[in-house]
Amino acid sequence: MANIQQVAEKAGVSAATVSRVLNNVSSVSSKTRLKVEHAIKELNYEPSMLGRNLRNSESRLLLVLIPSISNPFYTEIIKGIETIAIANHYNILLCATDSNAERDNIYFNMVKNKLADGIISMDPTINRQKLNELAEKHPIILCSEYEEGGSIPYVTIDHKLAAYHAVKHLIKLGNKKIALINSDETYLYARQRREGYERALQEFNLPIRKEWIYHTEHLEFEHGVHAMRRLLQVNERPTAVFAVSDTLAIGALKEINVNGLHVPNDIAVVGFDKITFSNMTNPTLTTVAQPMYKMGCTAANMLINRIKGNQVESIVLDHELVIRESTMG
Amino acid sequence: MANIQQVAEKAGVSAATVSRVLNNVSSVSSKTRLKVEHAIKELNYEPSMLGRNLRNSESRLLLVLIPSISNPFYTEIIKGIETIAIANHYNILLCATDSNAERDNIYFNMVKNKLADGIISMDPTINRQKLNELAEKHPIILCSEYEEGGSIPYVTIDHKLAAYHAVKHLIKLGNKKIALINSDETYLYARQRREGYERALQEFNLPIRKEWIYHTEHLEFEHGVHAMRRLLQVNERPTAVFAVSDTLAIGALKEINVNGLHVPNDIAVVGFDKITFSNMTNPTLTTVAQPMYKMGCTAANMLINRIKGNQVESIVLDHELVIRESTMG
DNA sequence: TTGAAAGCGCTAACAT
DNA sequence: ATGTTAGCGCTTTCAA
Repeated sequence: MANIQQVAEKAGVSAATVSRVLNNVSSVSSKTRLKVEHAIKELNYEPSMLGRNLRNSESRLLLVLIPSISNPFYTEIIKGIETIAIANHYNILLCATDSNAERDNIYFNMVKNKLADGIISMDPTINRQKLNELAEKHPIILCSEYEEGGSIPYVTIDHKLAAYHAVKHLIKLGNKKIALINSDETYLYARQRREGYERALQEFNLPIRKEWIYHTEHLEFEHGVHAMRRLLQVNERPTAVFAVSDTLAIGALKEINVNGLHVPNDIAVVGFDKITFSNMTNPTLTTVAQPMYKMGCTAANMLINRIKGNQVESIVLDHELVIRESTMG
Repeated sequence: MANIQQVAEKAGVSAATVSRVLNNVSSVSSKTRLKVEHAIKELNYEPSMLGRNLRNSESRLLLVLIPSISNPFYTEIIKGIETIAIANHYNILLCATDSNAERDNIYFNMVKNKLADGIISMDPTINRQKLNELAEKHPIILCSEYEEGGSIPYVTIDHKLAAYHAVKHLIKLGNKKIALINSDETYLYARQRREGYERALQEFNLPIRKEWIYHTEHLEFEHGVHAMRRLLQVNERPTAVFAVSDTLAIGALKEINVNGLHVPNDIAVVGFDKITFSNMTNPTLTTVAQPMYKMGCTAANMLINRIKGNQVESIVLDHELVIRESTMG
């Protein structure tokens, strides 16, 4: 693979001139430009990013941290990030941390090492303290997950309000016994969604009963099945369930079905996230949609701004309740 | 961020010695090593990959090309790739081409540019000619998708045999009218799976009827729904369906359900891929499992070998038929 | 065992 | 408008 020097020699100019042609910068006579372009073609030359990046001390690589690539929730967000990144001549490095602190370290080091210019983190299990330390010296944006009162800029939705809307929808349909399948409340979003659930119940003077609130350790399907199994054993069976993730909701759907009950006639179900599979279920799932693509775009724009040295403000985006068969069969 | 020179000064040694300590190479007296290590800690020094990579003319980045991140089929493969990559001090750059030729170009250029050391491609829609050209000068491995008689090493399963096993399973259950929901036969795997389907039918003297073979343009759920709708309108309704992807099969499941028919009593269904959601459906889906994690590991090992300059051979891995409720309710 | 020096490929400041 | 020069941070000869 030819280098800039060889192109320069072939074109009979200096390396600096070749560089100027490559970067369309300042003054190059059209005659010289032609010579250089010809030499580039001739030698099949491609500039080395390695040299360029070292010189400019940037990598034009953005790190995107997700807990696991198997979670479909992140798909659209990533598309958004990617679109904005590529438009700004950045590439993204998708990193599944699998909630593994060692992995985190590898990726943090990439930033310190100049192998990446910044981070968008969507991992709620990430080491907060290390992230905060890193954020003092390097551009970092939180997406979807964030820290209350933290100093790292974030983009998110109003989880409390979104949960409130979901539960209010169930109430409006006449449900009075509404269960909550929540995840681990060490996560901020889980706490906020419970608050929204409770706010809706209180507003309509409905009881908040402990037996109707179930916490799962993880968001996988099986945990939804298990949660629903328990809820069906409660003395006064709930007539509706709000699950804080679609995968949990789909698990609940399955378990209700297995028990010979009908959704939504016996039990209505609402999920959260509007993952692709949420309209492949039978019945299709009512769910809360986060503007994922937009969230990704926003996060990427914020990060790129940060890299440029600008100050950026956190942003809260709107959500949307998508009503489908699992509540309005 | 400190550089190697500053560490050297602080430790009272040369940059060369610091480099030796960093790379655990050749001879450094333990006394000097201690001094250097102390200085590194003191300055919070992290070596710049940019400098190192330029010098070594490698990036230790592996490109992984997939058609779209939203396809759950790739999840486990990627995990396998990632595991092997990290163990060998490589990072992976996950690239969704969205079957967009411009994207392909960006990624091809990264390799030419030395921003990546090699490519694992899982994109069946990729530009074959350009890929072949690139493969002459750079390490490339095909994973799952490959080219018959091509020169690029690949890892895959025997699609024909796998389809044969799936259909034979349906036949053994007593089905005589077996439909095929296939994807676009421009893809090699689609042609091979049809061949397997036909081989099984022939072996048991069952008719291969055109009306029972439906081709979809894409693999999404909706296309499965549509395909099944058509198959249900055929005069002699099939009693079993083999779909070449789980998403298509799940679509078929849904449509059968909507028409008040029962799976598997009225129609048995087999999918392909064993995606996570294939056991969240109702009934759970019988499907062909590819050893995805292993496939990813294998591909990564092959690529790394290639980068080292070794010759590598293509590999065909075993598949497995996972029997669930959609055929054995 | 260690240091000096060269150079990976590129760009930017300065000079002409 | 173009060339010269220096240097980004690192590793690797070669010499001591």
